[in-house]
Amino acid sequence: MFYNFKKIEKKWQKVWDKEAAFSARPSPDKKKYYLLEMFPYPSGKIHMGHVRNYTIGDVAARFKRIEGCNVMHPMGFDAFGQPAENAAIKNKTKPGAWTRKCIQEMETELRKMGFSYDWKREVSTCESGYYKWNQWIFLKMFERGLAYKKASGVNWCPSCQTTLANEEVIDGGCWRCHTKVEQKDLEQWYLKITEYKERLLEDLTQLKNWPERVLAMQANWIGRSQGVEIYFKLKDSDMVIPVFTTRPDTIFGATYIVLAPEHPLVKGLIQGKPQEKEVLKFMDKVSKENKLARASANVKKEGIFTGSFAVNPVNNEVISIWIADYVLMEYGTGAIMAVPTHDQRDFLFAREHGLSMRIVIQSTEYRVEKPEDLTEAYEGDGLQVNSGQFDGLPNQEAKKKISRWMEKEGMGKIKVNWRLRDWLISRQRYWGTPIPIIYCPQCGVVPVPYKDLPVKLPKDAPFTGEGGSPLGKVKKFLEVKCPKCGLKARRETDTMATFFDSAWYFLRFCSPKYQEAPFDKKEAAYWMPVDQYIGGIEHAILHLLYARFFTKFFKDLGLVDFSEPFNCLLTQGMVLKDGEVMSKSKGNIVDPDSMIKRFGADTLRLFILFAAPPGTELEWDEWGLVGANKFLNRVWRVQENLKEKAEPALVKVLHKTIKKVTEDFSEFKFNTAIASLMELTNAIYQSSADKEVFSKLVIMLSPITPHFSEELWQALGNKESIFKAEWPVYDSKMLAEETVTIVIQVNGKVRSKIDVPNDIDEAKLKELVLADAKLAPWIQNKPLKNFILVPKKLVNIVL
RNA sequence: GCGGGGGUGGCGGAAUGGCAGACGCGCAGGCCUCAGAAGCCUGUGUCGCAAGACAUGAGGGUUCAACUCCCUCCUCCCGCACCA
Repeated sequence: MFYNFKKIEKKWQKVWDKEAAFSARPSPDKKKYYLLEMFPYPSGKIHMGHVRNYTIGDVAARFKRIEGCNVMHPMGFDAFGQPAENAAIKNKTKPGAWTRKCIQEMETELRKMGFSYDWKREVSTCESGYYKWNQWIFLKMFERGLAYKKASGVNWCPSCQTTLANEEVIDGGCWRCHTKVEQKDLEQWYLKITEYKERLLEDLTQLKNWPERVLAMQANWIGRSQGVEIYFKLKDSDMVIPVFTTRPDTIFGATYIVLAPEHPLVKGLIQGKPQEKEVLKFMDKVSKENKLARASANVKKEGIFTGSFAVNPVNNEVISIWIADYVLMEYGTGAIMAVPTHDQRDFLFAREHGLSMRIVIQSTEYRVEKPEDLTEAYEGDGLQVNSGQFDGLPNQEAKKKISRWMEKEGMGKIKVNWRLRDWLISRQRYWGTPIPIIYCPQCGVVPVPYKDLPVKLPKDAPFTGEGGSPLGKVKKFLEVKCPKCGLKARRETDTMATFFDSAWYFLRFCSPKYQEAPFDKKEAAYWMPVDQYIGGIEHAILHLLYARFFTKFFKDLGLVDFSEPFNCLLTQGMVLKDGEVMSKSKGNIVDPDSMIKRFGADTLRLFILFAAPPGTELEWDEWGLVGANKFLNRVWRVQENLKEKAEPALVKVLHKTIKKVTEDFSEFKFNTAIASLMELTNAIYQSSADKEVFSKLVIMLSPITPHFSEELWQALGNKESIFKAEWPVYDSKMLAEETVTIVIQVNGKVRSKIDVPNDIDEAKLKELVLADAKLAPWIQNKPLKNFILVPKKLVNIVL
């Protein structure tokens, strides 16, 4: 007998839909539980990654619901973005029409998986009812100086014809199309995320239930480093060059200074010097170099002497000033003090150019007398030498003392440097939220008044893929009266990066139709923060950092009273096939829809949870799917053979299973939960289940295989949905065994096992163990040295 | 280089100081069957006829007892990276 998954799945999906079975509203007497999975970009088809992500989430949602929580489990679409525009160019359609069609198709596929979403809360970021609030948030930020426009060198993707945030540049390429990113000088809109850098870093410690690696990646990205900004005066002028260092303990070993080629002081330094021409040539050469090539480590460090000299403030030594490509303008002050003996980069550069070196830190393990004896820089800890009054101190201690001393003497300033840059959000594309700004010849940059929101995207824009943003070609959109003075003005034609949209969608789900603000404060106060967030590791930096930033901003606006949006985070592993990530380009995609057709959604859900724990990679295995299906059919057949009363031994197994499954579900250990449900099923096959045992098995399966379980539940004579049933509770009395098996080891090796009464006392047990005939050859007549007893488990006889 | 996570049968994986390999896939054998890519049952780490020995990337240590804790090393994956 096979169960008819096609019929069953369709039937229950219809019922749940009709009854809006999973819609959630605040309730005072139940514990709220907000479960969220990262919403998808509506490409039109779901892939296995979605299936895995949403299955994990759905099982958790259904489990929490049946455990008695008030669960909110919404779904929506991250619907703005470039693919829609590319499709429009290619297929001569409109991005809006294309996107809405994709959303519909995708929704159909999600419904086929039986996910228990509250579809009444569905949001789509491309609808003006949503992006109006993007504009509202932008204006609030603009008012507070957190959204600003500036001209600077930006990352430019020549293929997508748009700018990219730092976070969107992966290995020097565009995150979307992998095209090599170029540098371009443009005036662009930024969000001042750096204003929140301290809080973004500090609050990471609050996130106890986030994976270690995500926390590490975020901390790394924010990149706080503590050090000193040291002022180097020029030898023959009052000009000062500030440098940043995290190693003030090595200042006495600084034997030259290096500036980035783009450093603004360079021109003044070389003016009139014999080196001027050469240096200019070098600067020109470096500026033409690809940033990626320049950044790739271990390339030869090229540089040139400027002809100028500076003075080391701690010892008044006159040192030469260089420029070199290994110093970056973007970090610190764009200038460094070089300590070749204690920094490998400086060491290589100094050797290349014959610059002098001085050892200022001696390892306590070995001594190097002369810098010429060094084969590489010594970057470890040790004792200060050649460092004036600091000689003999451990360098870590000297670091603090020198910092304070320099600050007191006015030679420098203790400073913290950050890696995090402001977030570039403007995109020269059509399919995104219009930035609500007007440029007036008289008033300058004028924000669109709140009452005029939303600034709607014009429906008909030309999509050619050439000649800049399509919005710039729509007169009706472009030409506008200045809201301040009424003069003819021009709208901003850039749109917002889509990461803006997803930085707060979890709040919109709390009140998706709310008209007064991005979200209803009261609803958000009830549902937020998200109790469990689930999504891919690829969002570890971008999306999660932006969402944290927005939440803190909302807190500052007084809209929420928490500062972190996601309490627990689960990053699910990738789905692989033949050891490689499933991807279109590799041609190793398995289409979920075809699997649903062959095996049913329940089988697919079961397999994907059973094959690996949620956090690790999952190797696709069609045989595994067959096995999952086999198991369900095995459970299905149990109903044909129910007894009046189950054997006590089976009831015991049931209670053990309840305990294990309940614990495993709470910890997202679905693979082992399923294993124990399989064991219970095997035990049923060894004897026979009664209605009670079988009902409980079916309930425990219901979060994983909802349609299948609902059908069996009904067949058992229940009128109400299985999701209104009660989660089984185990009886700890049932777990207690009358006899236990004691493993007997001799010198740590298992030699025998005996069954003894559960409540046996120690002396009696010892007597029984030592009388065990099987042990005789091992014990012989050797004296007993030790007798280790682990109650109810094991003894170890040490001879 | 820095940071994070791994390495266990033919395969996915289980066990976080106490019987290594639960559960499943695959494979082998049996039963049932006109038939089986169905179902049910049994077996399945390696060597060995067996007793037993060996076995969780390698080596060392702590312990009565180590996949689990500590040290050294190898190796794979991911993130950041000339960040001063």
